Amino acid sequence: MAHLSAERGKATRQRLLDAAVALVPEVGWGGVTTRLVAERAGVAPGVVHYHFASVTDLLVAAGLGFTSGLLDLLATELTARQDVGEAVDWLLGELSRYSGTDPASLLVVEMFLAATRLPELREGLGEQVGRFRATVASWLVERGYRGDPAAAAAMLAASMDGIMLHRALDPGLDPAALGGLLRAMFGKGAS
Amino acid sequence: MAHLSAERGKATRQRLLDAAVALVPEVGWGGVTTRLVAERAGVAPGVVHYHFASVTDLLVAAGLGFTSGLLDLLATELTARQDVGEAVDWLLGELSRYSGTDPASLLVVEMFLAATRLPELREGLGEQVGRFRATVASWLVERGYRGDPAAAAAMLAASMDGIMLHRALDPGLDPAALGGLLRAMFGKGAS
DNA sequence: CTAGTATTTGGACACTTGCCCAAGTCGAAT
DNA sequence: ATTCGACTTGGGCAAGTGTCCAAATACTAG
Repeated sequence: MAHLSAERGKATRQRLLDAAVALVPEVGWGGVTTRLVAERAGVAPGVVHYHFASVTDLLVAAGLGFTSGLLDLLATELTARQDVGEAVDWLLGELSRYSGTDPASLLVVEMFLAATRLPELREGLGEQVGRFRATVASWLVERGYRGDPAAAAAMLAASMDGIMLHRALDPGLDPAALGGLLRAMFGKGAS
Repeated sequence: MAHLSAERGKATRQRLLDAAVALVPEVGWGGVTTRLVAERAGVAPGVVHYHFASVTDLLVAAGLGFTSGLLDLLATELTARQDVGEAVDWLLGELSRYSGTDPASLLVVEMFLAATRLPELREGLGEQVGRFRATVASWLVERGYRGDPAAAAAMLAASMDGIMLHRALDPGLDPAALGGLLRAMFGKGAS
C-alpha cells in the first residue's frame, strides 16, 4: 500500500483544518475562501476539494474539532475541583482569558451563528455542549448540590458565553466583578 | 424645493432598512447582497448605493436602528415594575419568545459578531448596551438593591444573551427552569 | 411652458467565488 | 522497469459580487 502517501495526506488534511481554525476568527466564517485557506496551509487551491467535499465541510470539521478539545479541557479541569465555589472561581479566571475578541471566542461565536444555518453543525455542537452540561451536572450532584443540577449546568454554560459576548462590546467588563453573583447562584445549593 | 421627491426618498430609504433587517436573519450578515436587498425592498439595484455609501453602511444603520428600538422597549418595560423579582420573571417570559433561531435573536447575534470587525458598529452597539445597563443599574438602586448594581445589570444582560445563544442549540432549554437561579442572584440584594 | 433638482433605472465594469479536472509527482508493490 | 494508487498541481469555468454611471423619470419653482 501507499504508506508515506497516506501519511502525508493526513498531514496536509490536518494543516487545512488548522488553517481553517486560524482563519475563521480573522475573516469570519463566510470569509474563508478556497484559495485563502489553501494559501494559509501552504498548499495548492485544488487540495481543499480533494480532502473535503466543500469549503463548508472543511469549516464544520475544523470547528467541531476545536470545540471538542476546548469543552473536554474545561470539563476535566472543572470537575477536578472538590469545592463548587472554587470551581466557579477557576472558571471565571479562565473566562478572563476569553476577551470576546480573541481568536477562540470569535470562533465559538461564529460557530453558534453558523449552526443556525447548518443542521450538521448544530447537531454536532449541540451534542458536545449537551455532554459538557451532563458532566457538570453529575459532578454537581456528587458535590452535594441541592436543586436542579441540569438547570445549574445550563445556566453556568450560558452565563459564560453571555459574558464573553458582552466583553467583546465592553472590554472594561471584568469577569471577576461578576464572580459574586455567579457564586450566589450556586452557593445556595452547594455543599 | 422638491417636497414629494424628498418624502418618497425617505420612504424608500426606510424600506431598504426594513428589508435589511428582515434579510440578515435569513441569509446572514455577509449574505445580504446589493441585488437581494434591492429586490426585497422592491426597488432597482442602483438605489442602494444612492441612499447608502455601501452595503455595509446600510447593514450597520439597519441593525443599530433595530437594537435601539428593542433595548428601549426592554428598558422601559423592565423599569416599569416595582418589584425586582417580578421584573426578572417578566424578562424570562420575554426571553421565551427569543428562541435563538427567530429573526430577532439571529439579528442580534449577527450584530455582536459583525461588531468585532466593524468599529463603527461596535461603538454604536456598545453605547446602546451601556445605556441599557446604566438604566437598569439606577433602577436597581431605586428599588433598594444592595450590592454592585452595575455588575448586576451587566450579569443580567449577559445572561439573557447567553441563554438565547444556547437555546439555539438546544430548543428544549426552558428559560423558566433557569428563573430560580437568576432570582437567586438578585434576591439576595433586592428590596 | 422651461429650468432645475431629487430620485430612480438598468446595465456595465472589474473582480472574486466555489468547484472541477487533465496532467503531473511520488513512493510502494510487482 | 513497470504498474498502480494516493496525492498534488495550476488553470479554467460559470456564476455572483460591490460599485459606478449615463440616461430616464418625477416633481417643484419660476
